Amino acid sequence: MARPIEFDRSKALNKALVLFWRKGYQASSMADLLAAMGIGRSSFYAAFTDKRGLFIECLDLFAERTMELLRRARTEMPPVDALQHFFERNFLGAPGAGLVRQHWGCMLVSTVLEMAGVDDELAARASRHLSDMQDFFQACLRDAGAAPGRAEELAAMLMLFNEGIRVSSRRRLPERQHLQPIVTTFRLIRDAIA
Amino acid sequence: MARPIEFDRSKALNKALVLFWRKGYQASSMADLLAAMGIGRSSFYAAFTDKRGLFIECLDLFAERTMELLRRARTEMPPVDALQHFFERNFLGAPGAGLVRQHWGCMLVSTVLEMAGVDDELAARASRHLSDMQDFFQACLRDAGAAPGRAEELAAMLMLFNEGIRVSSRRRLPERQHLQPIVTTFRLIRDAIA
DNA sequence: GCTATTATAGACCAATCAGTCCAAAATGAG
DNA sequence: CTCATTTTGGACTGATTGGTCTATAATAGC
Repeated sequence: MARPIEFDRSKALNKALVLFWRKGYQASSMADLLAAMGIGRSSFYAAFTDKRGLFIECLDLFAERTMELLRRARTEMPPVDALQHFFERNFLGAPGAGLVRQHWGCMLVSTVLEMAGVDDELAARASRHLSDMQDFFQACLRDAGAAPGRAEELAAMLMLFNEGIRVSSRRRLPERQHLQPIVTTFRLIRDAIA
Repeated sequence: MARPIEFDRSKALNKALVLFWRKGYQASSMADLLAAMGIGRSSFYAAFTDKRGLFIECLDLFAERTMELLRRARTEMPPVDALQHFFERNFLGAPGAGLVRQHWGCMLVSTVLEMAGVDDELAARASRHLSDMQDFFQACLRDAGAAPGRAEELAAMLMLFNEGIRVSSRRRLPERQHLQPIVTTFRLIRDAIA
């Protein structure tokens, strides 16, 4: 056989994920991606289908890791605490599931926003992942004792909130401006359930 | 003098605003813009500096109209009603200030999201407009009797919602999924103030 | 109707985009 | 060391980007 030491595909995928997460699909040029992944053009097209295919892989990977983060939090603390923990971590840059969350918000959200009307298939895929997350929110709220209807509307509100975070995290605001609305919102939610 | 009948600049500006609003800055190519505005390239560069300059004009115009919408609602109804009215209108497509709001969310929000890290000057400009809006939210909440600290944190929460709406409005969800979280949120806000 | 003036349409340009291809480099087998 | 095999860098392509420029068309003054 020839060169057995090819580049680490999953590591390169991770690098690409981070770039897409930070800059979005359109603003991440192939040149940027290759530089970030540390590989050449030929290697790229040997390992992945194309830019769009790579993006889909990253999108699904991000969704899977996010759900894993939620599931884990759910097993470690009471349901509403788990949700609040999840949201706060989105800002604090704590590591989770091998993924360091920084001030970039949710990649699914940014994809919906960027690709709707440009590549509707990608937007729909991200939107589906978001719906999965919302279902999880709803289940947590029901576990916390909310009535079914109440859990549904609070989950919808939380998703709107999640969507806002992506935007907010891109504004250069003092840390307090980011965290405070989360605390406020969860205080209101707890009051609404109790 | 020569041809006195040049094209209607402000009408063309409006057309451009709508396109930028719907598709964002990067996805609106010059060809798209010219077609939407109904003018040729030369006319464009005679009337505007360039694509970026046009975008800045549209951005500021959008912010001004949005603030006008808020101010008018504030004079016509109680402060919290005015805020809720503003948010609900963002989805229902009612006309306001010569501007028909459709399911596109807030252009300031999408600009922050799209341009942060790509053109930080544009992102910062949009972010400043958003801060103005947030100040207005806060003033309304204080008028409604909220304590200063409470008004501040609820305004921050509302802004996060405003940011989320842009995303939500781009997902193909049933109308109810859009409106319900707004109603829910305002019920919580009214409870928190009372 | 003629001319000076000005807005316009569209050819054109350099830069950049994602994606292809080939020659060269690197390796394991013998 | 040599050769077959495969990855690799980077030149190249065609399409598209925003922006410029020129030749034409349209008008007002006379």
